Amino acid sequence: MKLYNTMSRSKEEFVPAEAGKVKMYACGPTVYNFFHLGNARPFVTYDTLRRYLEYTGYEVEFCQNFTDIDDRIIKRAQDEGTSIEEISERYIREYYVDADRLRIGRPTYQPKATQTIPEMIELIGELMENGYAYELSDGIYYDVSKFAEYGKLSRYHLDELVEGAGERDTKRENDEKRNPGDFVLWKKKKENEPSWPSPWGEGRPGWHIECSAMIRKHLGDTIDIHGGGQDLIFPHHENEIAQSEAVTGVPLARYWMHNAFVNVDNEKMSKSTGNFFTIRDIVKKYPYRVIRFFILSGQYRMPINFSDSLLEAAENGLNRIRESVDNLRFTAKNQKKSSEETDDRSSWDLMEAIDKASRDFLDAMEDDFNTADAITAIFQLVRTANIACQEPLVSADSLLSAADKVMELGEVLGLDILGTDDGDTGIPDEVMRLVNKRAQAKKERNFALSDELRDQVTALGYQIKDTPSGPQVTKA
RNA sequence: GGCGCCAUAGCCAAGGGGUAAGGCAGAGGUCUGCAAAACCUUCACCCCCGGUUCAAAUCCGGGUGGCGCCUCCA
Repeated sequence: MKLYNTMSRSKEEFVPAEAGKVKMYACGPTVYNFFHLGNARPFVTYDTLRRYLEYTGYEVEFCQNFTDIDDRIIKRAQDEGTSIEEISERYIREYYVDADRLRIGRPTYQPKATQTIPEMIELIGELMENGYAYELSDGIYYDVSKFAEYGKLSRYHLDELVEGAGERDTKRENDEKRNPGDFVLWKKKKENEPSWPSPWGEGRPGWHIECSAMIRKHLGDTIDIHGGGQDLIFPHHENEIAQSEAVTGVPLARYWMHNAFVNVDNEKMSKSTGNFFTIRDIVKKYPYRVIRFFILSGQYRMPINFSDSLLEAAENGLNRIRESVDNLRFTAKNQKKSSEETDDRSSWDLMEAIDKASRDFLDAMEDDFNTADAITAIFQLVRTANIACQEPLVSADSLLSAADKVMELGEVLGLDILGTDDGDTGIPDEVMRLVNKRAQAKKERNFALSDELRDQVTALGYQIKDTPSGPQVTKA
C-alpha cells in the first residue's frame, strides 16, 4: 500500500516496522461540545484506514485520545458552574452517540488526558533532565532551539516564525521565553483552575504533551502511522515530534498522514469562525450513514465542501447501492431455476464483475487510500449487477455473490448500506398486510383501491415496486 | 513574508504523456394499468500563456483565481 507521508511530502510504500502489525495513533476530540462535520472527517478517515488494514490482514493497534483538560473545557465548566469532569464526561458520552452511529469503531486504546498525567510528568521530567525544557514563573517550556530538527515536519524555519504572520497574537505569550517558538509543557496553577501535583508545583499539562505521553505509554517509542487534520501539522505534531524524539532519540512516527478540511462555501469549517455544522444538527436531515458515505466520497487529502445539495447527492448515491442489494436478493429469492438450468453466460459475466470490483477496490485503496475510487468500484459492480437482475436466466448464486461482495466492500468502508443502523429490522406486519391487500386489489384490476393502498404504504415510509415475481417492498 | 494545497461537464469527483472512470441532477426512450426501481441513449477537448515531446488535460516555466497553516482550530 502506498501512503502519502507528510514528512517526505511524497507517496511511499507502506511497510510497518513489524511485519503484519500496525501501530497507529490519531488525534481525537477535545470534549467540550458536540463534534462537527469537520471534526468527524479525521475520525471517519482513520477508522476506515484501520478497517482496511485489518481487512488486508494486519493486526492493528489503534490509539485515539480524548483531550479532557483544556482551556475551553475549563471555561465551559465555569460558565455552567460545574466541574470539568462533568463537562468532559458528558461530551464523551455524546461523542460515542455520534461516533457509534457513524460506525467509527472503538480504538484499541482511548485514553483520557487526565488519565495520563503521570506519564506526561515523567516525560517532562526527562526533558528537564536532558536540557530541552526550562522553568519560568508560569510554567515549564520546551526550548525549540535545542532540538536541531525542529520544523522538519512542517518545514517551518524558526527564524521565520519569529516574524510570523501579522495577525499573530503575541500578547498572550510569555515574553520571558527563550525563543518565540517555545511552547508550554506544564502550566502552573491559576485561581479556579483544576490542577495536579507535579515536581514543579500544582498545575496542568500543556496540550501537545498528552499525545507524546499516550503514544509512548500505549504503543511505544516509534509508531507506524500518526494521523490528524492538516491544521495539526504545525504546531501540534511538530511539537509532539520535538517532545518525543528529544527523549527517545528515535522517530516518533514512520508515516504522517493529514486529512484535508471540510469546507463551507470553500472556507474551512471551524468552531472559531462559527461556520460549523454539528453531526447532531446534520443528522436531523440526513442519516448518519449518508454522512459517512459523504466523507468517504472524496480522497482524504482533498478538501470537501459541505452543502445540502451535496449531502442529498450522497444520499441518492448511497440509496442506489442499497436498491441494488435489495434487488439482487429479491431477484435471487425468486429465481426458481436451479443453477444447472440457468444461463451460464450472464452468471459468468456477473462473477467476472465481482472479481473486477474486488481488484479495483483494492487497487484504489492501495493507492494512498483512495476511497473515492474504491466507491466507484462498488458502483461499477452495482451497474453490472442491476443488468444481471434483468436476465431471466441468471443464477441465484451469482446474484447473491454480487450482493455479498457489495456488502463486503461496503463494510470495509464502514458503510451502513442497508440502513440497518437506523433501526430498520425488516418490513412491519402492518405494512405487509397493506401490500398483500393491494396485490389482491391489483389482481382484481381495482386500481383505485390499489393506488390508495400504495399511498398508505408510502405514508408509512415504505415503497412498493411491482416486479414480474410480485411486489417488492423496501424502506423508502 | 515563510511553508503548503487546489483549479477536470450544471454539481460532486477520479485519473495523470497517447487521445477523458464513476456518482448526482437534466433530456429522450424501454418496461409498467399508473408508478417506483432498473436498463438504454444523451451531456467535457480537463483555468490562461509559453516550453519539452512524434504525442500533454497529464511533465516544466510563468501567470490568473481560490484555499489552508504560521493563533491550545480536525
